[in-house]
Amino acid sequence: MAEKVTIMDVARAAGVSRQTVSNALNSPEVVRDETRRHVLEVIERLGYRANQAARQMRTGRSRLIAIRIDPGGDGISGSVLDTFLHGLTETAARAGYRVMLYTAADDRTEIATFEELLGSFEPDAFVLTATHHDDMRASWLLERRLPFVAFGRPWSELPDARHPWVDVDGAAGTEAATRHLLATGHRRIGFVGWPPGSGVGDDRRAGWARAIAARDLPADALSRAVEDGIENGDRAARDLIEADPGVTALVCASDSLALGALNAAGSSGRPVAVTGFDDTPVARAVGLTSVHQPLGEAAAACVNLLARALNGPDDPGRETEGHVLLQPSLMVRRSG
Amino acid sequence: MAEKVTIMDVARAAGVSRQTVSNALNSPEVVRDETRRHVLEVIERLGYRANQAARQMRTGRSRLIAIRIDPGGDGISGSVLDTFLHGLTETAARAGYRVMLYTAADDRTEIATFEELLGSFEPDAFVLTATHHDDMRASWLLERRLPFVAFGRPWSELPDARHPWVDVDGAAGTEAATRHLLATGHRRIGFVGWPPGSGVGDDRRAGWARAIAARDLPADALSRAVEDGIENGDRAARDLIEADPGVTALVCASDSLALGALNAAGSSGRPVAVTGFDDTPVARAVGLTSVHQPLGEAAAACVNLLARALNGPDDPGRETEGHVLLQPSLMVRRSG
DNA sequence: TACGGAACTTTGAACGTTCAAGCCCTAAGA
DNA sequence: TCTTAGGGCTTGAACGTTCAAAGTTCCGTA
Repeated sequence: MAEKVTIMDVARAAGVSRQTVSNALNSPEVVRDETRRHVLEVIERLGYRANQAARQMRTGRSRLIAIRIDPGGDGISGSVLDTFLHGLTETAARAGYRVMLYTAADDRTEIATFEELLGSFEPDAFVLTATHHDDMRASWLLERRLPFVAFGRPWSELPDARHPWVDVDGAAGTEAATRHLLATGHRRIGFVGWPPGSGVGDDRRAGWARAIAARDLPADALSRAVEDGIENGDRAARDLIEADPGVTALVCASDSLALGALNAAGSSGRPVAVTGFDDTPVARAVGLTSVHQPLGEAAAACVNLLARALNGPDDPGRETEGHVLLQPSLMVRRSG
Repeated sequence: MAEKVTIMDVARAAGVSRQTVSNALNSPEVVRDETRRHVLEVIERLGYRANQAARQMRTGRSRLIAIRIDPGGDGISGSVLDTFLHGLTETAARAGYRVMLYTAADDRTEIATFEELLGSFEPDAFVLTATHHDDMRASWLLERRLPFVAFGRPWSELPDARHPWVDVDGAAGTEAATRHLLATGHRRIGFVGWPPGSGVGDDRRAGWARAIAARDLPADALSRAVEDGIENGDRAARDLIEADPGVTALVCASDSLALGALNAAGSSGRPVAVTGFDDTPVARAVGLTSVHQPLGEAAAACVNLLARALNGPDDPGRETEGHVLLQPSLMVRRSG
């Protein structure tokens, strides 16, 4: 049982008052240099740390950032969130914040969790992941003027989509992959993506289309849309390869699809290059060229935006509304 | 800004005192049925939730469980912790606890983080992962009688290894895999594992050895020990296959090794069955037979043990010392 | 009718911190 | 010398909850 060291213990040991100890830590400029040094030394010596609960009671700030954790294991790209989480935890800690997890099945239950958490642990901010069209969560938080960042753009034209966000430029990723294939000599390059309607998916398809269009190459009939998954990727790729004997490469919207596509390519009897998206361990394992997202940077950007919103409401009139769009990088491997 | 509802608001609205509201929630048996119902109804109506910081101040309990999050993305089995985390968050929530994350590079910095957290957020318990021989963390926590569970056995003979833990029976997993191969007709079955010294690795090798010995089959010279990784798995498997023309199957200590082994098998010119460990998305993707760990159950078991230690120090003399050893299951796929 | 006691409820205090206001001392200006 | 200003530090109060102790009500029994 670590004997608790309170601010009073420090005050007594240093021969000053509670408040001076508090000031030495929180408002150094208000304390005489000599006093401050002495107090800090005593703090160090006694191993004092401000009790977070007491501080929260008084200041109303919990220094907690809440984020949802998804099942993860099911999909191949489960580890994407994992890496992001690690980065978030690390950068948040540097800024004096801790990350708290919660689970939720859908937007509705997630909002219910917001209410629950705000009533009990009072997190200072939320990080939203997997943003989508008409995201109820964002509007709910905006309405209540609660601080949050979305990892993922607001995929909606609604004017209330004015909130801080961080995202990776998916279109740039698929465009880079396509360009790489073009540079390697491929001319008929197909795309295996998700059904239209999902912001992320449409974005990734757009990058491919852009690169193709820039070279005045044919795109129509070279695009397929299926739900994510290896099987689906396999089928869609098989279909594409059979339908058009000229296809020599496939850009895929995810590593799952790409894995299926790799398989289809392998049994097609002709060489077909394949690229994926997310640079998951699977991709590394099987030598799949894939688009890598700078997840650590993304997490750091989230923390920065949050810190700005939390510490500097210097100008309460103007909404803190920054956003960051990061560039992915292509990891070239055997597959393409 | 959600107008804060405090216990006093509820008390006033219900026409009772603070304490009665508190009791209605925390010690229902002490409040008259009618009063309790009425109070609970008012609580519901006003949407009251006990402020966690205030509660913590008084009770000294934070309802927080802290766990380390690892980089994850690097290894193939990164998503193992991810899935475990999700389960932990979910079960913990049901028991009224929240999961807080931290990062640490090694045992020393992790212990420093313990100190930091215990001084500020005061988590009620820790969950240790990746336990190993002479785990400083466990002994540090034990010395201070701080509640914790390890996900992973105490791999040490030290008498202070007396703490709650949850683990998956790795030996049973590799044994099941080996038996399955034996049942399929294989007789010379090799093992590709890690260098001796790691508890987990030795355990997994032991399972294979047990199954082989039970049939009086030869084992010597059929075992290889290398660091984890696809390349290493490939090399070790290649070596085994070449060294012994009779080998027709390989049991591996991880999906990474197995993936390498699969590759080696493919280019060996003869059919060699391969099994992995962890049932990662990669395994599913490439049709690798693998040992599946019940991570959700493991997480639930951790929460159970913690809840017992936290809520029922009914018998402070006897250390709460339960442990749970879960059985993995073999996911049979094309590879074996 | 009064009394004992069980059942239920209320009241004061405390957890550790920071805000707001106050006090003390020194130095500068009148 | 007296006043004022302000830097530096201290003190009282409050955040919202639960513990501990004290109070109230009600009922059965003497």
